[in-house]
Amino acid sequence: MEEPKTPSAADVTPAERDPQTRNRLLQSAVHIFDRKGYSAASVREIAEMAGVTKPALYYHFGSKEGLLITILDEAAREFADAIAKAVARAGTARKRLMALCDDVFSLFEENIPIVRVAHAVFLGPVGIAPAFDLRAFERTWREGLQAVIQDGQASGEFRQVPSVDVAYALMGLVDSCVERQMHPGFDPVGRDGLHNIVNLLLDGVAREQRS
Amino acid sequence: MEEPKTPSAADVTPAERDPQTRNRLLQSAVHIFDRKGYSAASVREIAEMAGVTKPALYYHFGSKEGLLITILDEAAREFADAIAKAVARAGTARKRLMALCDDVFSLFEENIPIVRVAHAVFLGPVGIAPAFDLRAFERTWREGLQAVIQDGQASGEFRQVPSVDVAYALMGLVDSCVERQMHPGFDPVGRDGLHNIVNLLLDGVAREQRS
DNA sequence: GTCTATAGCCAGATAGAC
DNA sequence: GTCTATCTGGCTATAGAC
Repeated sequence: MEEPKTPSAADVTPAERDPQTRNRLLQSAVHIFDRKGYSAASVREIAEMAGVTKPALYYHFGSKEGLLITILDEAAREFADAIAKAVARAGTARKRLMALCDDVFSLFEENIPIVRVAHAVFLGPVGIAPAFDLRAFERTWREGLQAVIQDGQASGEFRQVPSVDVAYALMGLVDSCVERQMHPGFDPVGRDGLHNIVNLLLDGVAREQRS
Repeated sequence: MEEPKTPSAADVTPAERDPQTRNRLLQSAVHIFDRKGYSAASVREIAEMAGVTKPALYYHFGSKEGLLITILDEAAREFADAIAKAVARAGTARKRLMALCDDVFSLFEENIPIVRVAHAVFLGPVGIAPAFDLRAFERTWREGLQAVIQDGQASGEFRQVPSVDVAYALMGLVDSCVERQMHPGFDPVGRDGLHNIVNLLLDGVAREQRS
């Protein structure tokens, strides 16, 4: 529903001249939610960091919770897309599995603040989480892993163990590496550490496989 | 510094008659910190649930943060003790490793609310965590695992891989099972699931060990 | 769409009686 | 040790001008 006349710098509205107000608010909010936690973060501080005032925030997002949900929702969608793409790869099942773990690790590593916010919300009070679906992302990831695992079993590369167990194990391993990367108190294991640990799961620790 | 006279019901002070005020406050606080998160929890609500008033809380703990630190501190000590005990076991390295993971899983499972509070604080804002040391617990656990792993390597039961990698992997696996148990949104894997997954790490997924 | 100004509420913490 | 009563301040959210 745009006006048909040729646009010129003189007659665009302020909103069109600065469509970044919304984005700046989102960025500031992620940063402050991350550092102080959702409840302890104040909308005053978020608006201040974005260089606007509180009513601008309420105009765009309706409430503090609306702001959080917008952040989580957009992130969940982007992550699910990224994982769906990461599943399609060529090579041996082992290589594909490693690449998938690697991609997810990178995805998290490049988005640490928002991952921390999502994590905190998911572990936190129950009132907010239902409004958005982190499990969709979890399902995408698990199904991607299982697909590759089952390919490896069909080709005889992997043993015939329940693929869901392997998927859970890998998710746990990647998650724990990400958590070490995210939190300053831990010694990070990094991508190499993840590599070693995933290989460990594939090759096993015991000298001889049991039964 | 106790008085030498024989104690009788008549001359104990109110504090000695009801030493439970402090404990009730601790219990209520864990419950409310868990459900609402530390910041969103109010001292009014905690005191109310404990059946006392706010000044009683401030008398015992000095501040809301003091209350949280007391909770985390006592929990960290108890957990470290429990893990230290769980390390000493008999049997094959495999059995001992499994038993250790099992014990830690049970320890967490039986203390879900406080584990969630500790987890949230540790992943949450940076301002509070330094006052107490969750890493001491982490170190105890890792060293316990490594001790058993190295025993298994010395006896030839395990392959010669870096024990710290195996320890990190096991910690990640147990943690992820605990998280699934803790949070309502996940399908819990339970103790059997943990068993399967740990065995998977020991035996490996690949049909043939690489290189 | 963005502002100034303010309403209305509830938080953490304390004074002082008992 | 525990209470009643209260202080002080920041919080979310909105009204209304521009």
